[in-house]
Amino acid sequence: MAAHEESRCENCIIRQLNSLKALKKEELKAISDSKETRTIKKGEPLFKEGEKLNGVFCVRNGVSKLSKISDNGKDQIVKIASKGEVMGQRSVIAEEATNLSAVALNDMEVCFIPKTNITARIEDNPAFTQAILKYMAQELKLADDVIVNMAQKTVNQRLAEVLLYLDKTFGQDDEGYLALILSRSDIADVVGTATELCIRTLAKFKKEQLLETKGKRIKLLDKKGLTQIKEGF
Amino acid sequence: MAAHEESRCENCIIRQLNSLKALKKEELKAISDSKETRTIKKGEPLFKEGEKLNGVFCVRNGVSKLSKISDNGKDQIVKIASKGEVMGQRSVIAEEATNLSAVALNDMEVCFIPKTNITARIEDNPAFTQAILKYMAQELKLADDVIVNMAQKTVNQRLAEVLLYLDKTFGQDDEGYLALILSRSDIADVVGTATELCIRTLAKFKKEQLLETKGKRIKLLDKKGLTQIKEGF
DNA sequence: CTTAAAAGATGACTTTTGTCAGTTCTCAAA
DNA sequence: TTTGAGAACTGACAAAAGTCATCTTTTAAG
Repeated sequence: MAAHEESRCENCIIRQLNSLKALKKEELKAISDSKETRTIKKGEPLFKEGEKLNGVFCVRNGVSKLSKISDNGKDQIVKIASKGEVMGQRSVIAEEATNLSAVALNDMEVCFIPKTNITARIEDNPAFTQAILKYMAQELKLADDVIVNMAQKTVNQRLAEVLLYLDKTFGQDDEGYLALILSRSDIADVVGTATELCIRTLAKFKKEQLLETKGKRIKLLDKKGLTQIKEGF
Repeated sequence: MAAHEESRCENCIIRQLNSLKALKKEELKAISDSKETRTIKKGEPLFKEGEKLNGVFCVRNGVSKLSKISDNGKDQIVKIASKGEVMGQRSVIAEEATNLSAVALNDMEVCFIPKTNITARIEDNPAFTQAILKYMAQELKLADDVIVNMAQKTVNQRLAEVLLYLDKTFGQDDEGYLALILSRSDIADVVGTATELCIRTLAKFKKEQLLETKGKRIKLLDKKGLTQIKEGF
């Protein structure tokens, strides 16, 4: 049965996309046998800030936001994870409680892989460890970019950047609207600003013919213009 | 001779402080034989954004800032590296050009270790690889905190945090002033704000008896008060 | 010791961002 | 179809941050 085939890690498409591809057949089989598939409904949490994770989550379907509450009580979305991405590996590797909360942005299907299956492979499969290491080095580099953006760019610039990112990463639906629909409040939490300012800035972009909205859906009309704004013109 | 002894990696104190401690005697010997000691004067660069690094830098003495220029042309200091820290490993591991510039904040002594000596150890010493991996997972977590701070906290809060960080990390001189002396402009670049606002905020803190200044030197008087500001009161 | 250059400091002003209070829109459950 | 809760939106105002011009102090080179 196709469904049965797909439910085994050896055949999961996710394997193509990340460090898991450095694993051998037997290793994948062990993971497959111990893993647990879960469905999470839109709005439900996968885990919360401060929890000790005893495994990682591999996204099969759907999208999740990873966020953190600042001392000021505001939520900041640090990452949006979708198909093929692994959540919680940092926490498992560093052997510390997670610093992020994960909440489903739409209905999700994830595989939960117990941490022993990860740590054991890190112990005995150098290729796997190296793949993760390389991945993390790149993530760290990206994190620097985000820090600089947050510190130095205006809300205008950051919003333009987020819109272009959503377009590039999740694409458009058949009518040309951004395929990943976020609430204004979530967009504001990615940009790092107040919901009202986010809405106002979207309205301004609309007036400037850079985009079009229909309810909460957004269609980018002038990506070149948005890119210029992002870069500070 | 003591100097000769210390110049060998096997005996270098730095080894105690980071992933290098996972290396075996022979491996350290190989590094020791290939490494090159350099002195860099205050204000001079170690490397520049976009350069391809063919090795890592290990700080023996002095302090360096790691910064990145944003699209807007402003410099953002992302990290301050001092004794025992290794610079450039991300770039070497990810096999990409570095995204940061490193400039000495005072006279420095660093060891340059050619990248083959790092990559070879990553290939054949799992304990070393795992140590770096764990270190990076922690760095990544810290990076999230910085992102949230930059996005959600005010300049007041961030400046208070930076001052406390400098105090905690570099300590004080015999008169009680922060031992690491940064220009107002560098402080502003760490905080992520304009130099003028940084100076003004320092003046405000001074008026509130939170600190004292003498030229560019700063003495923290009320760390509790600064901690409260940092947390948003 | 002098002195030019750099860094620090301050005032006046503009722009950006945040906040609060309210109105309108949307969509799904009754 | 109604309706009500939550999200989107708007206006008015306040606070935070950035900018420009100018002046003063510090520092280091000669």
